[in-house]
Amino acid sequence: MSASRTARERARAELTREITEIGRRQLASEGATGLSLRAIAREMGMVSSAIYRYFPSRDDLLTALIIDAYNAIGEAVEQADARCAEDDYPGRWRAVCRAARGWALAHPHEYALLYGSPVPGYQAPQDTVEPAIRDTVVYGRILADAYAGGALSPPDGFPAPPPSFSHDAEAVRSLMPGLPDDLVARAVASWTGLFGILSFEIFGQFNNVVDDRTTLFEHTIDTLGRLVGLPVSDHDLTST
Amino acid sequence: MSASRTARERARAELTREITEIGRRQLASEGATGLSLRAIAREMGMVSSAIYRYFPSRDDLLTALIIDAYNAIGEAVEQADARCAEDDYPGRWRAVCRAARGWALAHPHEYALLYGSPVPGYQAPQDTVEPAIRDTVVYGRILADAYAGGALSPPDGFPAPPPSFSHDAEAVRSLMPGLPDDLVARAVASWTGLFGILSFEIFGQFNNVVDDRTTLFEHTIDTLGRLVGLPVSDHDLTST
DNA sequence: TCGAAAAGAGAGCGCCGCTCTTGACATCGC
DNA sequence: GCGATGTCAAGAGCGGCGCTCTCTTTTCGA
Repeated sequence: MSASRTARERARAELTREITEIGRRQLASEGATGLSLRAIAREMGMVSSAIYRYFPSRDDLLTALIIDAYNAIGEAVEQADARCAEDDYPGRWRAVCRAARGWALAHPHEYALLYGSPVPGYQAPQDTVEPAIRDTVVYGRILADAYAGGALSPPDGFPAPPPSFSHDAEAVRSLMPGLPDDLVARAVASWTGLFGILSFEIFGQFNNVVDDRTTLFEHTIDTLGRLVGLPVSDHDLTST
Repeated sequence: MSASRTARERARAELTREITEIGRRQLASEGATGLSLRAIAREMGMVSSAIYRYFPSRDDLLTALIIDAYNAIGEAVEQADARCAEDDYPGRWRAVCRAARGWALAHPHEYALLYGSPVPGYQAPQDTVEPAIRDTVVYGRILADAYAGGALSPPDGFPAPPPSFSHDAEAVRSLMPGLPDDLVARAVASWTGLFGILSFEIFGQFNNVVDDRTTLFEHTIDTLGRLVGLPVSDHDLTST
């Protein structure tokens, strides 16, 4: 009978959910190296070997948590973008950056798992690629919308990318249709710059150097947004 | 006698050196989590407890290796800078960026230790701060020299930092004396942007997306250098 | 030369990931 | 209704880890 079969399957799904839940808590409090299948089993009142019925190895559990984390930051970014007026391109960019930072500050260990050192010996399976680019997809859509709306006016005086960049530009352009190579290159610089300053903050590189990290972050993302041609926002002072 | 005393002390220094040497090899091949005192002892033909005569804990060995790594990338950057004509500011910037990337590509696990996820439970002692900023010091000197030489002409159209940034700007300015707040902010954006793109490359974020990472890197550092006002170099095409 | 300090050796504690086997129990075909 | 089949928790155990404690040996300075 499907009823009784689903009874078992539901029990299995519930236990799987509980394992990932406890794993996520361990991850948040101890970091990736503190993730222990034995500790999870202990907390669940199971014997350690029973866990392996649900996750064949520690890496498999880690993969599940990584996918969850990618989806979490992706969703945070998507929702922040969705709350903005569609034609407020600089506002959308700022909202995305702030959402990413907010999530990272709230979940530093998960951020480290996604954008920090790769777990040694761990090879990300194919299932992770789609969740992994959810945030980047949002970013690309903002730029594509802004470009289509004629709202991108990149500052003069920057070098153009060499012709050899055109191949990779074509690949990246699938995320931001329509943008010329020059803007694709600037978009990559902005995006990686965002994660650069974010990683510096999360990973402690600003310790004893920068105190008011919010001010620095806000100004930096405005600068990076301006680099790709987003207009200066109302709240900014104009430059020299 | 100092001769006989140094006999034992030399043995101690030699063993300490050998431990860090093997540790560095483990680090390079396995990453930080693969660093095992027992394995080091095994390779040295010692019993594992004897290692603790030289490093009281695994974290202390890790600290030594981190300091070594900071010094290694710092030295690579310093030497690259020293090979340039002093007044070739964009050349020095590019040399520094390339040296950092070259070192990171050659020592990805060590790079991860410095600029990736912090080792959980590990607190960097005070001894690490001076080696940790060797590369940043070089960067600051280039900008200070360029500014003093009147060679910085930052592009127009970027927002100015808010007044609340001035306090942190003062602290950062100790690395690049003379620069106004606006340029200090751009300098931070450039520097964090450099490590942003570097981390994306080293940590695999470009996998299956960007093939020709050298081209992208070269163009990005030119863009970031331009952002702080370094002149466009000869090899670059001029922009629109 | 002798006593103190330093260093190595060994056993052991409590963790860890992971494997293999065993017995209890539900499910399904006959 | 009842065996055959599949699923699962439990237990024991393997090798590895960081680290500690004790005991012996070596070294070195007064």
